[in-house]
Amino acid sequence: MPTFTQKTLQAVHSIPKGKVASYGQIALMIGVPRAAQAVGQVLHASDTNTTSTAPIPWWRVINNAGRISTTCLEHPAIMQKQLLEKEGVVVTELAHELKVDIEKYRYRPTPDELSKLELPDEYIEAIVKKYLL
DNA sequence: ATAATGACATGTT
DNA sequence: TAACATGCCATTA
Repeated sequence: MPTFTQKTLQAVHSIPKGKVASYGQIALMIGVPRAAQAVGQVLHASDTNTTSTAPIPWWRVINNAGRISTTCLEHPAIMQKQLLEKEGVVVTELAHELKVDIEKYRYRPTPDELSKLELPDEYIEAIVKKYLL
């Protein structure tokens, strides 16, 4: 049985280059609807952790308001902005905040990808309703 | 076992 | 809009 951390990293890996997802979206996709904050914790930890072999595309995860919300000193918001722009995601700076048009770049899983998540119908429905409309 | 800690989300002022 | 308050959850000490 995969741990929350493992499932989180796997889900983040599934975000295509040039796309983004919210913390809450990732949480829902791994079957733990309200663990958005915990997802952030995992990314923060895995990011500073040098033992992980596969690099995690942590920069593709932002909050649901479309704002870059990192506070990490080693990997600050400005770095996330650069990484995103390198993938073609437009990041605008407005009132000391780095923002992304999240609905424009949001990763929208295909029905096929959704089925692979093997989630209860209830969660699938939630994903569709919240993010795929 | 318990409590503190966040790269969150949502509703209310 | 923005600030504040509340709810939630895995991880860590």
